Amino acid sequence: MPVQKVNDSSDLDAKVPSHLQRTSITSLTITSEPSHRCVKAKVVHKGPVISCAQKDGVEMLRAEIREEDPLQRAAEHTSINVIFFGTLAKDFSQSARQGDVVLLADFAIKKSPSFLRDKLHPCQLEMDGDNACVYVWPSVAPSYGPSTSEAKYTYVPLNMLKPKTVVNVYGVVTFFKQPFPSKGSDYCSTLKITDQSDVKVGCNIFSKKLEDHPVIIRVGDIIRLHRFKTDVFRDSMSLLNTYGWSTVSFDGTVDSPVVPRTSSKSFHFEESDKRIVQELRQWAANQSWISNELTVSLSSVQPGMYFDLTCQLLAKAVMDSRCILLKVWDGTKCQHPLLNVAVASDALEGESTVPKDRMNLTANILVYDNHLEVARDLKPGTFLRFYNLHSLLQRAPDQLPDQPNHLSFHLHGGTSYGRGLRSLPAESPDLQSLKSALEKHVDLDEYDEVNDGTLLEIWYTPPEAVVLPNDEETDAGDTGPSYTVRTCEHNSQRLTLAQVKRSTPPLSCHIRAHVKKYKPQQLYQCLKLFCSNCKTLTDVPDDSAVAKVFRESAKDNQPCDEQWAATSSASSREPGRTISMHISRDMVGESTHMQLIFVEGTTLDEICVLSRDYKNLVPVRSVNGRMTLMDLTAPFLFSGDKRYYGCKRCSLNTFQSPVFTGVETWDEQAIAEALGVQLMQYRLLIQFELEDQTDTLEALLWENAEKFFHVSAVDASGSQDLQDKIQTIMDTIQPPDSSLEERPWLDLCLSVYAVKDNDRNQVCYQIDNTEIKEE
DNA sequence: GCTTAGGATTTG
Repeated sequence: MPVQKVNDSSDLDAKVPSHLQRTSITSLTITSEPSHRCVKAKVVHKGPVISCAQKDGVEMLRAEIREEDPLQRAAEHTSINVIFFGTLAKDFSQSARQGDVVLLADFAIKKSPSFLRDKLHPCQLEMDGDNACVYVWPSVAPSYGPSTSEAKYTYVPLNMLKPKTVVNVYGVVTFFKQPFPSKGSDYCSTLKITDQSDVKVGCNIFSKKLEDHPVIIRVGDIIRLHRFKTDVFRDSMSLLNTYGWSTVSFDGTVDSPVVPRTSSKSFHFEESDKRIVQELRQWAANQSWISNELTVSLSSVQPGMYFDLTCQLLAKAVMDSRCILLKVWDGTKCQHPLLNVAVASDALEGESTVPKDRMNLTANILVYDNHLEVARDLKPGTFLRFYNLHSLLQRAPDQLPDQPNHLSFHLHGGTSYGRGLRSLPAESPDLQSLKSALEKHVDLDEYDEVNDGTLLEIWYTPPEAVVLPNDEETDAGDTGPSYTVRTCEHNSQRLTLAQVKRSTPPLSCHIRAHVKKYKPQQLYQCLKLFCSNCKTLTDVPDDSAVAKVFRESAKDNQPCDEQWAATSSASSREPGRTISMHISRDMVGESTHMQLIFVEGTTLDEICVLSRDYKNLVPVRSVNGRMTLMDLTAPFLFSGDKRYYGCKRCSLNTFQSPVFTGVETWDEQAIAEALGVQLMQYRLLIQFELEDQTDTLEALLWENAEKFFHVSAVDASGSQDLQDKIQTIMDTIQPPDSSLEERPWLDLCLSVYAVKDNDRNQVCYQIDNTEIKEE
């Protein structure tokens, strides 16, 4: 453990092994015997860890330490450079910082190569190997995190730069070139930066490694340069990276998050950096050279322009040794017809662009010469920015003389005007608007691309080899008649299920799929009760539950006696149970008087028998002599074949004084209102597991279910025939025990929508605007 | 311990 921390100064002295002799820095000479000596001093400068090319990439760190013994204040050479090597350099970098007191032991004493320049000390100390050790007494309480463990950097305003000094600066980028190969051994980045002093300073960065170059995306980005050397070139100051250099860049948008862009894994960044970035952003926003920046999209590009384009790579093809074709889009439609550069499909890497070509969305960009190196490595799907892209009108090969010329794009060779291209980092702010523009076209689907791909292949096949596809040879896999027909009027593109799953709701689309499974398997369970008021959805109670309510209600009943009702009673076969029928006195004498009868004391079976002869029967029970509705688990109304239920949650208890006047025809709705019952609707609900070649997906048949089956849910509730009809349809579209091939295709219109479920957005699918074909 | 570039439209 070569670097150790101690708690105080005396601790530091106690750590000195007894064989070591404390030596003052001023007294060190090149001939001093280094062994058994140690020095104690304060760190006044700590450099970064750098990798030394001359020493096989070994890591090095330079620090300057100063002896602060008051007695020696007037003495010369109280400071000395210390070079740490290898792991010691890294350890020291992490453990010590400016202001700490350190004790160094077992160093080597070497001639200082910088003495003439820095006048510090004729010697320097070199800390290397296993013996050398360092004790550190932190100057203040230890702190945590990288932001405070290093010396604070000072930044020089750009108008204060002095020639031949090494500085740290901040600036707003006013011009830049993406890194390009220099004539020497490195890549070169060229930038011009400015700051609140309004002085513009040119800057060149040389590095063999592309990833070490700063990520500059647009004019207005902010860059921080550490350890850059100043010099005068053509009467103005310029900056060049020097040993231990680093750069960090930031987006320049006011109020956007301050996110450092760097390839470095560890770098110094603190609150003050954030403030500097925000101040520069604010200042730059009011400068004309930045506020005049305009964004050009494919929809706004004009012929002859040089402009920057943010886009996504769709496909690429090598044209020749000096030219690559990049097919891109930005989701906007060009006002001018876009030139399509025809490439054989086997030479094209990436998706077919045919559907997008057709909508004039694909820009064909020819990339030349020095830009090939970047273009070659790009993968389709990558988000890109082109700089100084040239748009020009060109005559298409097959173009008739009176047709308009087509717009083509060239990224010419060279780097003038910052010409170049780069892939965009994921957090780039341009990306959000680009992605949302692209998402507007999710309906340009693979289905079309499959077919268009087939067309393309045919296009490139010599005429004699063209074979018209017949049924056997067509293996798109989704042909054949559909058992359903879409009734929607919109003209959405057809998507595969995989595409549907990738899409962003809300969306309406068309699909072609089989039904792999469905729920409920017991189809009568697909009949549901739905309260349109509180949206409660429940199963229709089964007969045993309803019969139980009737039995309980009829137990020990005494016929109720209501002023508003005329009653007739009869004994049942069971002792102690009286069956009573009541009608409203209001209705006596009206034509409607037999339309609504209240029945008390029956079993479920008995009221079913009675309902053959009477139109509307409301089962009631007696509670302390007063007529009361039954528990709403049971139907509140028997009407012919149908039973109607009330919502337990929403029904009001207004039965005490029912009003039966002014109604011409008693239907379930009128009766529910008179009784203060919230009528529940019958609905059909089935969950399909849909399947195509790409994926499976669970979709509900709900709002559209009655239209789908051509069956009314309420009618089905009272009709075995209609229930059988639903069963037959289901057996057709999903024959029991069928294989995939035996299941027919369904053309479906599908709604994709988001539902909040426990505060999480869940995507749901519902079959819409689709009906079964009836022969 | 210091070459490269140091902005300034291809001509396909």
